[in-house]
Amino acid sequence: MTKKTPKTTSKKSKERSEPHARTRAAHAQETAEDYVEAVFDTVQEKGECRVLDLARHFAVSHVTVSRIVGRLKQEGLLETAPYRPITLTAKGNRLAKRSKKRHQIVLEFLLSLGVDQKTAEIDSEGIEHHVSEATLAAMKRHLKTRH
Amino acid sequence: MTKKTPKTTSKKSKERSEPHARTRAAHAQETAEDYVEAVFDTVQEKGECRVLDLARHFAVSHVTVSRIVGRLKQEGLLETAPYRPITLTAKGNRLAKRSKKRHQIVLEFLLSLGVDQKTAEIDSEGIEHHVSEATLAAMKRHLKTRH
DNA sequence: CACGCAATGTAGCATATGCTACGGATGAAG
DNA sequence: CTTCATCCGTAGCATATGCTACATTGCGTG
Repeated sequence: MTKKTPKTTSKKSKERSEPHARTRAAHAQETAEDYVEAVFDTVQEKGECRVLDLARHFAVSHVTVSRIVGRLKQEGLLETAPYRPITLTAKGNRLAKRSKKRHQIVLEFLLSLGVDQKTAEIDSEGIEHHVSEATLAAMKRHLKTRH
Repeated sequence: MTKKTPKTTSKKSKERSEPHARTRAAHAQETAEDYVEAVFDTVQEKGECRVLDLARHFAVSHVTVSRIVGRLKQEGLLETAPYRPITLTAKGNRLAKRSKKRHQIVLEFLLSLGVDQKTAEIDSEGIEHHVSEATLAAMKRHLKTRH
């Protein structure tokens, strides 16, 4: 899942372009985090999580969800069987908790900046996947000193 | 370029899932912003911007750059001819300046939080595309009051 | 217990982004 | 003006994410 084999240009140019490279490489991981978070929340709220629950949550078709769920199952994050609910593996659960925590910190941080609730919720969704540990720590510090 | 024709599920479910829907819908725009910014900077630094400059900058192959440049040209953001340098249209220039300004604010904001330079540069790349006007304004406020 | 609707899966297509391999264009150097 | 390294375009493939249309499963109901 990591890479293939070759690589001609990029290794040498890492210095200059590491930020962008990282940004792009993270997309699959972002999807994984969004999905395990959603499964976690849905199970908490409704007792079980179905393909259609996720389809509604992400506003995509059930087909898209199905395929992604299949991939995440192969990655060991989810468990499911045909026509059965979706559950998190231990690994998926760990990722979900980590993601939710990070999400929560970003959300609270935006709120502490004075951003309105709705905007903060929207922006935190987009931002959470791009916040490094160092920046997250800085946000935590800010939350502590301002409270 | 906006959409095709159909749309069954998403319109109705916007209420619940607007944050996610927005996040996903923005990817093409993010690429556009990254590219016009890079063209702008490269022209400033080197006098002209070539496909290979962008390929090195983003650490992707020249093929990927070529295709994206073609798309952005069709969108009226860039101008170029085969084997010729890439330039920004007026529209592209406006977008570049807006993006750079936003980028700059996010970067300065992260630095003001105490995030180190290198991390701030990396994170601001990822974050800038997910920051709403409201949040950007909050960051500006923060920068003013803390300085 | 058969039936039908809702949920899910499958087939097949589109777009966006990656790549390698190969071939054509440009321009500098001889 | 030829030559050649470098740049760039095209062909063709892969993956990730979207979709519609159609097939199938499961389960509640009559």
